[in-house]
Amino acid sequence: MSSTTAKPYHHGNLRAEIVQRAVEVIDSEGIEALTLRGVARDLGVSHGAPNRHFRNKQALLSEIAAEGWTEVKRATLHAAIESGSDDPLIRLNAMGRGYMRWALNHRPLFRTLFHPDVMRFATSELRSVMSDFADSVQEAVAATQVAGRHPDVPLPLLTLYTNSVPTGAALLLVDPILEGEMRADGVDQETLIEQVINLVVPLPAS
Amino acid sequence: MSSTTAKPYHHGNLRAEIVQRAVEVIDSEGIEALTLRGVARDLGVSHGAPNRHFRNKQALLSEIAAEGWTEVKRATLHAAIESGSDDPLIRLNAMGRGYMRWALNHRPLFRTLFHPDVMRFATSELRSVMSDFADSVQEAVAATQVAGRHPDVPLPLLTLYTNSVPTGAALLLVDPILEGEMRADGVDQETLIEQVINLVVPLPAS
DNA sequence: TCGTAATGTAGACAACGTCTACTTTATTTA
DNA sequence: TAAATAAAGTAGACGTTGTCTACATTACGA
Repeated sequence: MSSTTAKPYHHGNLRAEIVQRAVEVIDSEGIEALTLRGVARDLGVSHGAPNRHFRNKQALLSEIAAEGWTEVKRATLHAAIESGSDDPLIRLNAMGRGYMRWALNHRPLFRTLFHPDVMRFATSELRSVMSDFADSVQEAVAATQVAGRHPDVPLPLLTLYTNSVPTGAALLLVDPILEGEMRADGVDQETLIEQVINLVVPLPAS
Repeated sequence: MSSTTAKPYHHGNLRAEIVQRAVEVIDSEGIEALTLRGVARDLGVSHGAPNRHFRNKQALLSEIAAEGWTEVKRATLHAAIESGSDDPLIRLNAMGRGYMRWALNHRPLFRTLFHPDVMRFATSELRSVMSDFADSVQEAVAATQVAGRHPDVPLPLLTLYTNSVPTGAALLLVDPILEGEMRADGVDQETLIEQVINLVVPLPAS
C-alpha cells in the first residue's frame, strides 16, 4: 500500500508470483511445459526458491486448480447475477453458459482442473473449493426443481446431469480433434454454447 | 500359435508388451507413475529398448489412447447389439450406458483419453480412431433424430449434447472429490448410469 | 551364405524434483 | 535498542527420467 511495488521481504511475495507465472505457462504452453525450475528462472530466483513456498510440485498444481475452480464459481455466479432475472431457469441457464464460456476461454487451465495429477494429489484446500462449487450448482439446480423442472428426479441425479453437459461439452470442444467433429459449421462459440445449454436447461416459454 | 510363448525375434514382439504393461501401470498406479524406464525394467529389457518402438513417450501415450478409444467404441457397439432392439432410442440409450460403464470400470485409462499430454501430441492414428468413434456416435444420434427425437436441432449440436452427458458425468464421477458431491446416496453404479442416460436419451413409452 | 536391416544394449547427457547445509534478511523479544 | 529467532533465498548434490549415440546381436532376404 505504501509504494507501487512493495517488496516486503526478499523478493516480494514470491508465492503469488510463482502461481501467477505458472498459470501463464499453462495457459500458453500447456501443463506439460510447466516446471518448477523454469518458473524460478523466469522470476529470476534460484531453482530451490519455490520449495520454500510449496512442499512439492503437486502442491503448486493444487493451488492453481483451487484458483481455477474459484474462478469457475465466480464466473457462474457473475453470469447468474448478470442475467438480471429471478427465474431459477433463466439463472441456471446463464450459469451453464458462464461455465462453458469460461472453460472455452481458458482451455489449458480448464483442462488442468481435470488433470490426473491434480485430482490424485488434491490438497484439502482444493477439495474444499471444489465442494464449494458443487454445492452452489446443486443449490441452483434445486431452485429450478422447485419451479417445476424434472420434479420427480432425485436432486443429486439432476445435479449430475445438469453439470455433465457444460463439463462434457467443454471437454469435448477443448480437444482440437473432437472439436472438428462435434462442432456445427459456421456457428460461433457463443451461439453454440447457448444452443447446448438450452437443451439441458430450457428457458421458460414466456 | 506354434508354442505357448513364441519369441519371433529377440524378445518377442516387445512393442505390444510395452503397450500392455503401460496400460497395466496406468490402470493400477495412474498415468503419473508411468515411465519408459520403469516399463523396460518390468519387462526385463534395457532402458533404451522402448525407443526402438516409440519415437518418444508421447507416441506411446498416443498408442494407448488409440487403444482406449477403440475399446470405447467396441464397448458402445457391443452394448447396442446386446440391447437386441432395432429402436434407435433403445440402441443409443444402450450405447450411452455402455460408454459410461466402460469409463467407470477403467478410470485411470479413461482419464488418459482426456489427458493434456495425449491430446496435445496426438498421433495421426489416434486422431483417426477418435474421429471414428465420433462418427459412430453421430450416426446413432442421427437415427434417433429420424425417429423423432429433437427433430429441429442441428445434428452436430444434438450429437455434442448427447455425447456430453456420458462424457461429463463419467469425468465428474471419476473424480473422487466430486463423486461424493454428485452421487446420490445408496445408489449403485449401474442404476446411476441408467438414470443419467435416461435423461438424455429417454426410452420410448413402449 | 552373406549382407543388411531390425532389434536390443550400454553409456552418456541435460533437465527435472527434491533434499541438505549455508547465507541473508525480517521480525520478535528481552 | 540489541540480540535472538524465524523466514526467505542460494548453492550444490543426488537419484531419476527421456532421449541420443555408438555398438552388439539376431533375423531374414538376395
